[in-house]
Amino acid sequence: MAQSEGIERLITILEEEAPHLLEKREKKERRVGLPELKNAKKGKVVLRFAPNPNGPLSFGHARGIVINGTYAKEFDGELILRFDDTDTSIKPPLLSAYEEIPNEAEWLLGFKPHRIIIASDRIDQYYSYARQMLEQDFGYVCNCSADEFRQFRIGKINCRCRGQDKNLNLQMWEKMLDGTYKAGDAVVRVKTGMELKNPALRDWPALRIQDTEKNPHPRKEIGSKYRVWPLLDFQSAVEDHLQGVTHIIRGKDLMDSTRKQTLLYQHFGWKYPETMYWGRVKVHEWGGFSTSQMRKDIEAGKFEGWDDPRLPTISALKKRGITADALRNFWIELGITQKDISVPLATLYSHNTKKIDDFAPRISFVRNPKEIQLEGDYPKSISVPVHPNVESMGDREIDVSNSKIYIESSDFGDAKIRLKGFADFDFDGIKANHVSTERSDKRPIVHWVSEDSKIEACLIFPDDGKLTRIHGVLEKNNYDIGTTLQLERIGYGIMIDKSTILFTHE
RNA sequence: GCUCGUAUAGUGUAGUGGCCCAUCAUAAAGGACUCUCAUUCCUUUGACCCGGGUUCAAAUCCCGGUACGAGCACCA
Repeated sequence: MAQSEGIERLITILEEEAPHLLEKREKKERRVGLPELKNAKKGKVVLRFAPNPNGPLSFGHARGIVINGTYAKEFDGELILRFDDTDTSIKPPLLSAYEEIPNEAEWLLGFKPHRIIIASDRIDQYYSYARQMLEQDFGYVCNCSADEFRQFRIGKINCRCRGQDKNLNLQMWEKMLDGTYKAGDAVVRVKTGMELKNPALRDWPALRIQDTEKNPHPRKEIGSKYRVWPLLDFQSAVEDHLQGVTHIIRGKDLMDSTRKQTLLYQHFGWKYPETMYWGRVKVHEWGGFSTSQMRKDIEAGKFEGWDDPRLPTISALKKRGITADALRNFWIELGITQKDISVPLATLYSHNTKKIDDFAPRISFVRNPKEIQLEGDYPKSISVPVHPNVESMGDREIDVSNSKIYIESSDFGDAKIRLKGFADFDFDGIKANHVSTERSDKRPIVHWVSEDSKIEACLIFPDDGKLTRIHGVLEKNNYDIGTTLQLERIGYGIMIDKSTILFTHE
């Protein structure tokens, strides 16, 4: 029709028949922030973040806190911080983490988690559900060895314990509890089906025995009190139900956990929470690390502590001057995709710069100082702004009456330079002759520190697993420890004591 | 081996059949501003894994391939 009667005729028809087809659709807005939470009702959302307290939080944990916490806040819901401390030998908990983790979570979020649950306080609860599982015959006590059962799992073969009478199971359960069975002798399994096509789901273990005489739980109130301990999939499933968790957001390595737990929920007649998954995140500069490994390295003295600036822990990042805001924005920007990604630190630094630049006082730090003798008729006292864009931060006064200053050795060599905020000088050896106080040409501008207002100081760069200390002279100041500064022409740093600055980033 | 998942510029990310010769950020390059190699601003470069299919129309749906990752622990 367009060819025979012309496009105008078509438009006329459309205008009469279906005007909406002609409307130019609005360009869709780009989604910002976190994706929609399925089935989330304001005020009725309960999320949780469940670390193993085998060390303080690291960079990756921040994702769990930020994402879950942000949703909780967005929906006027609750965030549960849960310590999944049910292993006493392979990943034993670290006592100090029980105190540090809530503090770090609060620092990151700006609010305290609404509930704190410690799994090791809840063992009796888990026992009662384990018993119920046996009584209702959807669980059994299995005393096959782990090796034997592996073969059964591969071969889709029911093990000899599977068909036991439930009364026998309950007797065996008592033997687990009273110590007749030792670690490795028996486990409680969930009857999910050995014929399931996903081998990970076949009659998975729910509780096992640990030798807590040999490896007591580090919390003294728990110690060797229990020998039967729930495994993660069981403990987490029961606790999520007990706490009324509505949404679980976690790593995709736990996808099969969801499936295992869903089968358990079906047995109990519970409804499984909505789940979302994220992929693995690697930081280009850090590569792989694990809490257990860091713990070993710290204990071996390779690092100064959990907040050693070379470590990817929350405390180290905080110490280095990375703000909670930056960390939060960083994780929210990455979102919740299931892709395994590798991100450069530059992305985090860029978020951090946005947060600190307006508040970071400018200050001069001269690395490898070269002493210079000033000559000529120049002002003996000068004043430069603390921040070039923020007048209210005032000025810093610098006394140069004794005519001795320092510049960086690497800046020494140009015949003509301008001392920033001061004056133009021409060099004659280490003597600098005053040329003009106003800028007289396009000569390079360098920062400097005067002899009268210098502090001997040290700048620490965390670099490639090493801490590089660079000695130099710092402009004298009254900033408090913990102040984030911008070292002119170097980058941001944080004052960790009056004569030491820890480099944050460029 | 079995099971599950993911694939958009260098790096991240938006996009749920026509608004897409694809968004935004970051990185890189160039420029403006600036008495910092900072901040701010502007410009440029740059991507839908491959092959089929469905459809008038596919980044988007389906099938196959490839690549990468995860689970199959009496760890979390």
